[in-house]
Amino acid sequence: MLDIQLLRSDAGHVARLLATRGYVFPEAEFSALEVERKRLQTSTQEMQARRNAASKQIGNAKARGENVSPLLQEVASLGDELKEAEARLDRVQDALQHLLLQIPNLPHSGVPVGSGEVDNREVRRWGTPRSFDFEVKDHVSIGEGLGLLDLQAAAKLSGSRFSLMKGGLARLHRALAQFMLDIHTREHGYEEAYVPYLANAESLRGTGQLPKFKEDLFEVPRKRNEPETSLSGNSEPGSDNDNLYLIPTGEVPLTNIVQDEIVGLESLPIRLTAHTPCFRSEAGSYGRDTRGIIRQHQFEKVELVHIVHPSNSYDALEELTGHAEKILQKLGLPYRVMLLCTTDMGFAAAKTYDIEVWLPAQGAYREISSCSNCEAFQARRMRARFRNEKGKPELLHTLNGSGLAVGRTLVAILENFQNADGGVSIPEVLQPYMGGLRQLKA
RNA sequence: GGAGAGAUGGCCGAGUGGUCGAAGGCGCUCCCCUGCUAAGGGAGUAUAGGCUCAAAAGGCUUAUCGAGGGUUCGAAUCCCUCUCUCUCCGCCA
Repeated sequence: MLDIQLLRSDAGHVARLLATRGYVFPEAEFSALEVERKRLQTSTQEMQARRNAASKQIGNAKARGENVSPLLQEVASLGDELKEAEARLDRVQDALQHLLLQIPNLPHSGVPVGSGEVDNREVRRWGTPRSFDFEVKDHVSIGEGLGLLDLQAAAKLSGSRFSLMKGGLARLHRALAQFMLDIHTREHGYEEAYVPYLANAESLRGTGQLPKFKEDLFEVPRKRNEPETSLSGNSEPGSDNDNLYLIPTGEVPLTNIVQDEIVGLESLPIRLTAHTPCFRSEAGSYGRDTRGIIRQHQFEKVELVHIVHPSNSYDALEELTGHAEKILQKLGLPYRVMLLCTTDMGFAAAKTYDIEVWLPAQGAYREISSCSNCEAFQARRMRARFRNEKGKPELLHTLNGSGLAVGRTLVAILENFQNADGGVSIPEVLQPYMGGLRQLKA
């Protein structure tokens, strides 16, 4: 969420910045609502002040044993009028809030202005893609060839975009998550967390998935033992249901830990990591990556979250990105780091680095991690603050990144370390997690 | 699933219709005293808004005592609904 003060004082500037992201800020609607809000708020509060003063008088008069009926008459008419004014103000505030929740974050000044993927800027590259003296297979052929990947069975169980792995492949998948967690906790100073995989609407709103990207989430209805009172008045437009949502990323629970908190300066920075499943309905990407396990409804990720003092957040972004890169380096997987342009960034991000791993079968670098500084955008939504040097509450900055997406890392290993005989070599750092196994063989 | 108790400021905790944004304590900040330390004395210390002001300071004002609704001129306090926490029983990985 953007600072409403900024919108009030400099809507034009904000609109121009948002335009670079391809977002059209409804300036006219906003200012109309603001005018209305100001009018209603002033008059409503004036009425409230009058009522409060009168009530105080009545109290005093009663204490002195005086007759209060003339005073009562004075305020008698105020009630209904006030109630209606309050209701109208509420509606306008809700509309403003709704509008505000739809607006993406402002891009940081260092972010290249662009109109799509082609305008992302390569920042650096690590490793050299291996040259093969045999025809490379993609991860599906490799996995199925080994008899360890069964997408048909997954489709039977659940549908498309699910996967079933067995034997050494399933173990390699598990090994990867363990390896990543160990590196981040032992070498990068993260605290490991175990978190809920279902989150409420408030949390999803905090990190920015709701209300705008509801269709990308799996919503889990709560069983209610209420009879057929579906017309109960609590379904007003502004209010949220109490359904739960399968988390689309570990960012949601990890970041929302500071929701509605004022943390002490001494506890910063907070660095958390967790291995979680992620669930995405992938609405709107029906044609993309239909083959294989690149894009799934369910996948595993090791998430990195930093919660920091605003003055450090861009240093933290560099560090966090470096932590994710370290995993690829240790695994020996070639990658490049891309600075995303304005239109390619996620809703909540002010600046994002994507890490893309080399996939030989595609002959391309593919996203395996996305590291973002959200500045105060999420913190404002979830009222996450710290007590600053002067003892005043101030919004935190939040960052998140994948360190890494486990399924895609598995794909990269299969493809980059495949052998002519159809087997796959296991990276040295993972061998201890595989009981010393050095290869997956048919 | 059954029975009961509770939710108040950074923390603990008092408060059953008016002068309560809220006693008291802890913590924290500033000041004083004490030739060190310890102790002591005083003052201050919630959050989010609105209006005013060129801005800062200040002033005026609104809301907030788990959440939402209701009663009332007036609600932390009374009523209703919900959420969460704790205790006991049952069930369960």
